[in-house]
Amino acid sequence: MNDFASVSDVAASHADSPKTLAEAAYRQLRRDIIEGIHHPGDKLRVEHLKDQYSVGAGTLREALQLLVTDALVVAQGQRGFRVAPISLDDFEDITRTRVLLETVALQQSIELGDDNWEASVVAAFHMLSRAEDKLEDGTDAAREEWEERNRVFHEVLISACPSRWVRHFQNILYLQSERYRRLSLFRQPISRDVHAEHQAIVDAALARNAQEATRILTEHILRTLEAVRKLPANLLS
Amino acid sequence: MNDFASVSDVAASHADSPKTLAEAAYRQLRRDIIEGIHHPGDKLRVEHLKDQYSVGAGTLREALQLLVTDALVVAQGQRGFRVAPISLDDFEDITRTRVLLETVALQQSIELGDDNWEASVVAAFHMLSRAEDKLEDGTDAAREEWEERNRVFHEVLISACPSRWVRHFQNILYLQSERYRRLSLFRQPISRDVHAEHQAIVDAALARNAQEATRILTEHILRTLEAVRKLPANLLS
DNA sequence: ATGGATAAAAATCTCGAGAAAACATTGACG
DNA sequence: CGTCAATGTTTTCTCGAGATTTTTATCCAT
Repeated sequence: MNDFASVSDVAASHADSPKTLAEAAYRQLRRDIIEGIHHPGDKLRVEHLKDQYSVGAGTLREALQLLVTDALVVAQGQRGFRVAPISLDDFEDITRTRVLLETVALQQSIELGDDNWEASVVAAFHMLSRAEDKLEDGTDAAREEWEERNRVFHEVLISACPSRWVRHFQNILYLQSERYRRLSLFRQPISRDVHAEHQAIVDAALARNAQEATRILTEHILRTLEAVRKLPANLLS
Repeated sequence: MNDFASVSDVAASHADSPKTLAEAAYRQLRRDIIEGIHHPGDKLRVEHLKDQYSVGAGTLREALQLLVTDALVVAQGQRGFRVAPISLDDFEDITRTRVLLETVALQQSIELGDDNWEASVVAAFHMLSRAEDKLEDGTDAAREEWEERNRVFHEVLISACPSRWVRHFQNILYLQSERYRRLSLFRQPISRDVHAEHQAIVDAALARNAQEATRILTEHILRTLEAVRKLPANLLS
C-alpha cells in the first residue's frame, strides 16, 4: 500500500505494547534517562538496577544494549555501562545534523506527500494542539503526552519522505535532543510560542511551499539550541 | 587535542581487539552476514548458532542485539532474530542517504582539515593502493584487506568533519552498502577503474576544491548503485 | 478435500549462580 | 614522602537449565 503514517496510526500514537520484559525495561530505562533520573555520565550497575526494574541480570543487560543503539548509553569494553554524557558541543552537533536531515526529508515530503499525508499532518497537529491545552495543568502526565505528540508531529511531517534511513536517523536524533529539551523546559517552561511555529510549518507544508516550510522548521529547531545555550553550564554535567 | 584520525591510527587500521566474547561473536557474525554466509531474511536460531560461534546462548543473544544496532539484523518481538532483508529499493535509499551525508562531511573536511588530516588522507590512500596491488592474487584475505582499507579511506576522508553524528551515520551506511557491493564484486570483479576515482578525490581534496571533490565522490558512490542495478534480480532475494 | 482446533515440538525468553576482570585499599620499599 | 606492588572487594561477564510463547503437525468435523 502506501508507506505513510495513517491517520489511525497518528491517533494511536506510538503505542506498540512491549511484548518482552527486556523491551519493557528498555522503555522504562529510556524514559528515566531522558527524564534525567539517571544523570549523564552515571554508571549503570546491573546488580543495583535489576531490582529497581524487577528483571533478571541478563534481561537488564539486554535492555542496556538496546539503549546503546539509541546512543543514550555507552558500553565500555569490560567496564560496564554508563549514561551517555551530554555537552553543548554534542547538542550543537545533534541540532545541526537534525536540521540537515529533517529539512531534506520535509522537502521530499512536501513534494511527494499525498492526501493521506496531508490528513496525517493535520491530525497530528490537532493532537498536539490538544496536548498544549492540557499542558496548563502542569502535571507530569500532560507534559509527557505533549512530548510524545510533539515527537509524532515531527515524525508525521516527514513521513512522506521515501527514505527509511533518513527517517530512522531522524528518530535517533530526536530522542537525543529530547534529553536536552527537557533541561531547557525545566528552566523556562513556555517562553516561546511553539504553537504558532508549528502552525506556520503546517500552513507552509500544506501550501506545498517547501522553501518556506524548511526555513521555519530550521528556525524552529535552532531555537531550542539557543535556549539550551543560555542554560547555566553546570546543568550540562 | 584534535579529533582527526592520526596517521598511526590509519596504519593500525581499525584493530580494536575485542575484549569480550560477545563482541568477538558480534564481529564474526557481522563479517559472516556481510559476506553473505547468512543470507538475507534467514532466521538466526540461537540454539544452532551458539555452538557454531562457541559461546553461550545469552552471549550470542547480546551479539545479535549489537547487530540490530547496525541494522544488519532485525529482532521481531518474541519471534527471534533474522538477517536484515535486502532489496534494490533499500540500496537506492542507502546510497542516496550516503551521498547526502558524505558530501556534506567531505565539504566540511576540506574546509576544516589541517595538515594532520591531509597526511591521514594521503596515508590511507597509499594503504589502499597497496591493497589494490595485492588484489591481483585473488585471495580472500587480499579482498578482505582491500575492503577494510577502502572503508578506512572513506572514513579518513571525512575525518575532519566536526560532526560525530554524521560520521556515525556514515559508518552505519557504509557497512550496509558493503553487503551490496560484495554482490556486485562477485559478478564483475574489477570493471571500474576505482583507483583513478580515488586518486581524483584525493587530488581535489588536497587542492581544497570542495565542489570538484564532492562531485567525484558522488559519482563514485553512485557507480556502485548502477553496478548493483545491473545484477540479476534473483541475487536480491 | 478443506478448514479449524487441539496437541506435540521447537525456539525463544528469562533467571540465578559461577568465573573472570576491574577497582579500591592497604602495606612495604626506595 | 611518594611510588609501587599485593590483596580483598566489587562488578561485570558468562553459562546452562527452566518457564512462555510460537510454530508445526495431526486429527476430526463439515
